[in-house]
Amino acid sequence: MTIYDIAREAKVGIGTVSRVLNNSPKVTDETRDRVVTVAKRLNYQPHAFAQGLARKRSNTLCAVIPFFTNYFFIQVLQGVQETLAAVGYDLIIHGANTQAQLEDYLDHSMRKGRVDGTLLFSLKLPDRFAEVFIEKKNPLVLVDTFHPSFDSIRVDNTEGAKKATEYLLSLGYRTIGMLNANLSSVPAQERLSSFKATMCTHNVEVRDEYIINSSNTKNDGFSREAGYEGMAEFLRRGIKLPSAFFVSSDIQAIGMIAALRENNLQVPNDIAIVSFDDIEIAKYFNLTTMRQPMFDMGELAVKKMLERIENPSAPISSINFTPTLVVRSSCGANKNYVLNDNR
Amino acid sequence: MTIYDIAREAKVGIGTVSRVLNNSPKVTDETRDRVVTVAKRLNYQPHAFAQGLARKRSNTLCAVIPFFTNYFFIQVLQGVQETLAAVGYDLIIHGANTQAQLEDYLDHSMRKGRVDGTLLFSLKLPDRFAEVFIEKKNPLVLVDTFHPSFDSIRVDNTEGAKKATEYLLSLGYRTIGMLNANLSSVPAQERLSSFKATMCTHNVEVRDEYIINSSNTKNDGFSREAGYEGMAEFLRRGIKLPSAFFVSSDIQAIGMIAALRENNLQVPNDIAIVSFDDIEIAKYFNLTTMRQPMFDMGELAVKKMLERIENPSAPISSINFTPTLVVRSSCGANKNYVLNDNR
DNA sequence: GATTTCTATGGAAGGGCTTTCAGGAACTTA
DNA sequence: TAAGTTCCTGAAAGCCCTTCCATAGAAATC
Repeated sequence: MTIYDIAREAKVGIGTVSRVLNNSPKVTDETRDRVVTVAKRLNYQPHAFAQGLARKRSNTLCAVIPFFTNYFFIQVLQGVQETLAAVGYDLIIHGANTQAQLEDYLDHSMRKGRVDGTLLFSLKLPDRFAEVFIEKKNPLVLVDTFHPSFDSIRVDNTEGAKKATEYLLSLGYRTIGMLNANLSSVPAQERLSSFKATMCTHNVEVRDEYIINSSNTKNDGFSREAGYEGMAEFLRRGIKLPSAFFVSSDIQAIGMIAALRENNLQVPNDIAIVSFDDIEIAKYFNLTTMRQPMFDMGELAVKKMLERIENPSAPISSINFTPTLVVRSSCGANKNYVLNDNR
Repeated sequence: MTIYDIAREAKVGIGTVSRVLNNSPKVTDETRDRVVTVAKRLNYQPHAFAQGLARKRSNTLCAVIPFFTNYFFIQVLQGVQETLAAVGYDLIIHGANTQAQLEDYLDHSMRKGRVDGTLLFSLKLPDRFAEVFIEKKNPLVLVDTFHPSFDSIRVDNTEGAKKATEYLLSLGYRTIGMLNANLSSVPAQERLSSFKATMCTHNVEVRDEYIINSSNTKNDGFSREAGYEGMAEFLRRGIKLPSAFFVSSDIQAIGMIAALRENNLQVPNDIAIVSFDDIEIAKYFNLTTMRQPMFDMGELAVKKMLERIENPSAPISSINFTPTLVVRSSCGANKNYVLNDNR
């Protein structure tokens, strides 16, 4: 079932068939009708690869994400997928859990012609590939990561951490700790710095023993396990608990709550928590948290990409989303809610 | 950068280049070396579409899933993605939230040559498309759904619901309700029938007012909202609570718990719950639940698909996974028996 | 009515690969 | 030494499109 079949049946040339199928204006209505009718009757579908080969366009994007299990990415991906579906693009998803896997992917699988562009999530783009992307004019949009040569969509971690910290301060908490992810991650670094800076600005002491940087490397420490272990280990040390914690992600906060509960400590009565992300399950735990507009980020990433494909020489843009505070009851501010406990 | 460039540089023909790159045995070692060296130097990557066009093979699979946000699918997809990555296949993900969207996708996007096969999740395959798939010999593997003409991987809902119900009975519960998803969903139907049958087998009365079928259509009622609303509505009716509930999914159970808590009811003290799925967050809520091996199902789906591609005329297989009971504390069972999987 | 302009059309070229096919070189065999 | 094998190799054909180019016929111009 090819355009040749249609051409024969409709008694026209293949060029005309192609023009009709691509809505070229230079076709008589009469001819157009004949072709359309035959195409419909034969239930013709163009061969995507042949089109891709001829057009040098695939109508496909690739999303490279770390940690397929991470709710943050799932929610961003949802935005990506829905936006893409609306414009008839396909989405290829590629998992790259480590920097090495990313390089491997970029080396081997980023095959020319396969995709019109790549969305890279949260992973640092190695410099040697940056050059390749630029040289080959392969569109690249970065989400939750940065490189001066490419469009990027980011969350303002500094501002988010600042808001979170100031919220705790505004509630009167003065001994505040931070349960952080692995410091190898850039967002973890930024959130920590901003937390310290904000505390400093407000003349509140930051105590080193209240800073827990996860040593767990799974998901860069953005995991329930990391939160659980971080808090369990902290409690084992027997230090007096701070009155509140800023936690670098909801999922860690959930692990942390489990550890606290095992020690008969309640949130927010014994300790207040403000975390980061607002993943879907955050509300099940009544977490007060800094919301990242994940769906919107995915949507915007696609839009940026499509613009970039249309206009490769447009100036590079970098968009920052500022997280917004979502107040639930984990800081004790809203007494109407009872914190969801596990039982 | 094409095989022509390599051919020129290596002073061989394009056929030889192709043979080398495809590890054909009929090439001298000396020639092979020359070609490989040049290919490496030029950092050659074959053009996927040209290969696809010539080979009539895309090394790409498409997964059509409903409800991108559903944890069940996320976890199955993870199995799919990892298995696929290991064999160098790409994965295209397509969301189809409704039967109509599915038909739309099948009509338009299922373009010949684009993918080597399709994995269809949980959606009912319309008969008219079944014929098309068969006629075009387009490999199709069904996951969590069924059609006699295609390979399928399913969960034995009947057996799962039976085990769950019997577990509640074994703990001595005698007034047992069921909080079910939307009856338009086949799994919901199967789980309900089996629940009733099992109760009947054990001579325990099934009371109609204890059967809650969600009217919420989002995710076919497999959602937190559905669980919350179902229980809230039930409580509003003021009927005496049964001692236990079988719930058709973890996510509903989580919503149900929230509704109970708002009425100062505790799980398992006031009411016991056994649910279905064992999604990742089930353990955060200490849910006793029927585990579906989601990752394994994804993995197996891919394996089946690859087999089918290899051997299109192999007999059709249908594999049933039987859910296994995971005991946590939501049924109030002996605490020693509780899995300590908090970490 | 003759010439020019325009428009719709058919078909070739080209995109980059695989695979078939035919032929040349090296090697056997009689 | 001639004929038959075997093996490797180069190039053409084919995969299915899009797009360019040339042309025929219609329309417009003088």
